[in-house]
Amino acid sequence: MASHEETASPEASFTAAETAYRKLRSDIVAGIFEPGQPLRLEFLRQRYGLSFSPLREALNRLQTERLVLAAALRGFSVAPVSIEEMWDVTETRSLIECEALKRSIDRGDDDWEAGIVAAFHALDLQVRRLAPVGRELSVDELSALEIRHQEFHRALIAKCGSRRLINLSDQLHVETQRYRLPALAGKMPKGTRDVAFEHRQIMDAALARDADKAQDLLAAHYRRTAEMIEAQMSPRSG
Amino acid sequence: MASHEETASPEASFTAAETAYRKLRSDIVAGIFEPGQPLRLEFLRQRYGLSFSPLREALNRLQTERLVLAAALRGFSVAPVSIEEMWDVTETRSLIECEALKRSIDRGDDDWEAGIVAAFHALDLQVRRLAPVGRELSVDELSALEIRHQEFHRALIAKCGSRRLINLSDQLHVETQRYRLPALAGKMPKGTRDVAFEHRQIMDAALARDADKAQDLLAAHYRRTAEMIEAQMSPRSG
DNA sequence: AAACATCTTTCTTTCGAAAATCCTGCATGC
DNA sequence: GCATGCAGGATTTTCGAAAGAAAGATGTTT
Repeated sequence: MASHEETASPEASFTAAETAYRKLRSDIVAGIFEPGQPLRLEFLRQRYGLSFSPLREALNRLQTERLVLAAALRGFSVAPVSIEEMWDVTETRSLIECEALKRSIDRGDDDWEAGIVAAFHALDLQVRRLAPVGRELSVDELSALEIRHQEFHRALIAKCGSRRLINLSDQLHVETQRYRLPALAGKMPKGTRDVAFEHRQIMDAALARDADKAQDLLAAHYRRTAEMIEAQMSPRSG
Repeated sequence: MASHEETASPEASFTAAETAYRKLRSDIVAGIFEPGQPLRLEFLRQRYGLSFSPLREALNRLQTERLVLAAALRGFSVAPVSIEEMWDVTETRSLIECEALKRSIDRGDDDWEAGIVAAFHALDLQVRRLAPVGRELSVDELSALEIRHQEFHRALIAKCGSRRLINLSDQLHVETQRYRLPALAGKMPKGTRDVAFEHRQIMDAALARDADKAQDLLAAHYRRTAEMIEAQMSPRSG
């Protein structure tokens, strides 16, 4: 490569296209780019210090993941958000993960159980460390929390035996983050909901091999989150 | 564009990237490229008369659609096929489309019913025109038949109200075609299965608003296809 | 002969410029 | 006044070449 202005960031061993993909996805999910905003290539080139080709490759991938829209000779734009889409994401995610959870409960072995317990514990510690403080969470703290959160949900469905279900779950998770993160950045209505308790209930039902109960609890978990987000979205922008 | 060697094909109004995407996808699904085969860019450039950029964009899209594999600095290859993957596709498709069918049955209006009847009729005509002949179907005939077939299945779930479910259904359909088309090219065990009757049963249950029955029939429909493919795959290459 | 380093070749990836297209504002004609 | 057509600029898309990395070949040492 011609230029090598290493800004000392610990991500050297990626291709430019992969870097573009990650940064773009991260910036879209974090809401740094507004929904609907056009993603001009010159702008992105300057922002990320990359050339057109890797940017376009990343945008094409993100297009099929529903994070960006592509119009034939009119370039790309951030996929819009709406309450309808938010419900579609969460309901689809519920469908996928409930099925995956059921299958995991059927097939899960000792490692699966251990993975769930470990992930729950790690998430629980993180919550206790950050939540009771009551202050606004920094971006890094929120990010660390969200990683633990996802790892717990991933542990639940780890033994479903279907690459596609796990993959879809991951993709739908990314999409939900577009709605969750802005909602969490705003003031969370404290006390109205004990997320940690919901997690524990789901874990208990899974370990007790009660598939029906676990699925119901998981679906309710996602539904409550969606309702919270809807409440925050409704008064404000459509 | 510099070169303009229009080969008189009726597809002028696409970008090169879109053309690359369609042709690549079509060639992979039709089995013209072997599963696992490396997709060298120079080879593709010559084959399609396109440059690297649009090809890479297409390959990146196909990567997220599970039709091609991408290795970091080692290029692309056709995604491999296996009996396990085949079952994963059909089971995931069953999950998605059964849910979409149920919702369509709940919400479907007159247009929805009319669409199903029309699509069934068109498919039925096509089958009657081609099937009783008993001879090998040409590529074009098979392709026309498959389009009708998909349109029928799409009509069933048209009113599910979820963009994501319809989209997933389409993508999973493309994946299943990778297994169905080679199986259909080989000698189909005639008489062991009346696909047209299965379709009629599904349609009847849907129009009768019997969601449970329709879902069971649809799932069985896909399961039988998978079993037929498995029987054809097993004796031969893994 | 095996292990290792180095060179060569092959292929991917990235770049920057050229070409094609779209959009905007303005003038022209009805 | 309103539609229509036409420059000019902005933006996307495509191209071909250059740079970079992996795989393979060659030769050297133990």
